[in-house]
Amino acid sequence: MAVQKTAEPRSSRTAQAAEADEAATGPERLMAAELADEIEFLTARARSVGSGRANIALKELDLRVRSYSVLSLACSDLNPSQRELADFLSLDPSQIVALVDELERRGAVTREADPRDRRSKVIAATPEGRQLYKQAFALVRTSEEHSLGELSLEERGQLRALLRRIAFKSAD
Amino acid sequence: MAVQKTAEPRSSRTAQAAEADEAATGPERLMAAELADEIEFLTARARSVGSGRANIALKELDLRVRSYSVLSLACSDLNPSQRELADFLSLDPSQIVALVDELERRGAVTREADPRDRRSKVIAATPEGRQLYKQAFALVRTSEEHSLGELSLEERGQLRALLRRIAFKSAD
DNA sequence: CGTATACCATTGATAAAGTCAACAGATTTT
DNA sequence: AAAATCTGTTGACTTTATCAATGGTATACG
Repeated sequence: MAVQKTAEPRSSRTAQAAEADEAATGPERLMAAELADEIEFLTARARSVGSGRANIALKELDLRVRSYSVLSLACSDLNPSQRELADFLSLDPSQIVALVDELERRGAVTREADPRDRRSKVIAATPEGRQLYKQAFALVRTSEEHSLGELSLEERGQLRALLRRIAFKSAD
Repeated sequence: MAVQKTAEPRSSRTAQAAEADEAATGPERLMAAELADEIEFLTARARSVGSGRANIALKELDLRVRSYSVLSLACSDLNPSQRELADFLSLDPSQIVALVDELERRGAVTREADPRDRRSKVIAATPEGRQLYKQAFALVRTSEEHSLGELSLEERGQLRALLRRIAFKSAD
């Protein structure tokens, strides 16, 4: 269950030597290991390759998956507060501060005082932010398509439903 | 698609105020957002809560998910090299060095020279390492059970199969 | 053969992400 | 109104991630 790396592994796989020796040294010989059956390991690896690809794709907009997520929620017309963003994205509030700082500096989002609770600040997207999100979404879309390419629409629906249940378990 | 945090969010959710105002301020109000439908976001969040819990559980053995993963593969009798570990776990080779260093220092694994290729080193578990893995596996098991609790065995099978396909796409 | 090229483990530098404690201002509780 | 709690923020500090460079091996190939 490790799998944290977020960028593309620079694997090469030139070596087809030592393959006819006694065990097929395939690229993923270790899939036979017990670990490869653990759902949480597979989840970790899936997200690693996925967000790795997405980060590369987003680089041309000078965004990362994290800032994209914040921007996306800011564009959602749900008027999220920073605390809500932190909870939803499983990030520390202080990390949200940095992310919003940068998006705000770029003119993509604004911090607006919440009339109901002057402690909290709701994050809203500017027109420029929405325009940026549009482009970013397209890139992420393509990247995701690349990652999920083999899955049918139905399978994607299944996967989404299953993941939602483990990603948003109410109390525990 | 952010969701990197690996430890337990210290959420509180006392506030049931402002709920009868105009929008139900539920814990996960933002699930209505577009982002919440993205499989890669859900994957990221699922792994975040999962590995967060697992890390807490493993703390009593002074292990983390990363070192557990290495230990697990070392116990697999597949004699993985460090390079294979890096590829499989999506970690940089230099990170593997550090992980193996620590496990070796604890006497859980050993680096053995590969007779076929003296560049690479095969990681093998010691008896103590296997003993440690046994305990760790039990902890991870419980933790995972906690995370996947709502899913039936059949659903877990589906999820595993789907994840495997996106986690191990051959070439791209 | 011998030399160029690629590979593995390792080190070290640097950037990014995660964790935690503390604080000011605002709100809720009692 | 005092105590307790919450929100965003800052700052310190640890862990991960990324990347370049190196010494010892191995492979390719002329």
